[in-house]
Amino acid sequence: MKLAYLAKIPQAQAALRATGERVTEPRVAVLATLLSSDHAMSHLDVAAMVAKHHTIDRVTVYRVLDWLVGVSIAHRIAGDDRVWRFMLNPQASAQGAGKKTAHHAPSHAHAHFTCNTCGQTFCLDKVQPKMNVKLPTGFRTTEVDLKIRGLCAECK
Amino acid sequence: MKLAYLAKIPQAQAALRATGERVTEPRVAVLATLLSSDHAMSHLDVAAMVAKHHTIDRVTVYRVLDWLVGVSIAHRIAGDDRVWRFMLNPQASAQGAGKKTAHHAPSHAHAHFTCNTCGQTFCLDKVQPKMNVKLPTGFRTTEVDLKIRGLCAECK
DNA sequence: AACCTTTTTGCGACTCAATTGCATCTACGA
DNA sequence: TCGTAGATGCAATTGAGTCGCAAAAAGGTT
Ligand SMILES: [Mn+2]
Ligand SMILES: [Mn+2]
Ligand SMILES: [Zn+2]
Ligand SMILES: [Zn+2]
Repeated sequence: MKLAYLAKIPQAQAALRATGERVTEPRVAVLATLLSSDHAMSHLDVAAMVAKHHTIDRVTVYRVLDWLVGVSIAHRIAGDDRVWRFMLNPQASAQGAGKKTAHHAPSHAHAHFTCNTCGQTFCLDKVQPKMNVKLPTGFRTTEVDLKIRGLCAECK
Repeated sequence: MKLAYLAKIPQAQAALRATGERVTEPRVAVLATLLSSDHAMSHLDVAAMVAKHHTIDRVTVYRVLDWLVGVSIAHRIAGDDRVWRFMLNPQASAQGAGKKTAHHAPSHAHAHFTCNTCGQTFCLDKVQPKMNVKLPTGFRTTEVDLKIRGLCAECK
């Protein structure tokens, strides 16, 4: 919880400018929101936060979120409640974020933790799922997702 | 693909009787369907298969599927398309399947593989995600989910 | 600064998996 | 055979996410 939306706006603008793509109010607002959170946020979470300072359509929030994933600034995490949650990629603010990639960021190889009690989802950037899994013959891996459920530090 | 729905009906009935719960036509039909599949099936997959032999409401199929998860005969797998897929637990036919558990079957500790091309989801019962993951202080694990995406043997 | 072209946004309608409420039916123990 | 807890059918509803299109920027150019 590093609640500091307003303070994150300049950083958001800089990161967006670095992509070479258009810097718009909805993009700044959504990115600043993600920058202010230490855990993954659903579309609804983001929209609610953004609504405190702007009037932005929910469809636009959906599209901005998808766009942020496309330009490798954020990644999306599937929840057990059929809701996507979004979080910044590890070094999103520092690096210039490469061009659009098909899916996840290439550097996105960390685990996710969801607390059974508070429902919050975190990225465990330290936990590299170095799976030396033996797949059946003929199977080829392109991506690995590790999801851990349990109790977070707050809720234990 | 071991397509043999009718042949699985006695086995389904036996497994259901073993739970001590009520043995109904929808339950037999849905379980026989799952028994006849080597890969995870969506609600729609199951309903379509069942419809060839019975007239069962789609809501009932939803409820039976949930019930099968509850009594630890099957487990559900979240897809990237926001659709649940269901598959029998490893030894569902042999064991007497314990009482209702809160979530996944306790013995459910295997990985899932989804093919990017054909979309089929398989359970990799051989792949035990023996994660020696280091969680942040205070975090406690209750469940680990490993999802692998790639190309299956058929599609490669 | 006015202009042009390309994106992006707002809004309404829509999709579709899954859920809910409720009346009716049924599996199965007594 | 009966009684009843539990299961089913049906219609309505929820809710995340998507689509089409016209109006509104963003940002480069003159
Ligand atoms: Mn992550
Ligand atoms: Mn499985
Ligand atoms: Zn928690
Ligand atoms: Zn395949």
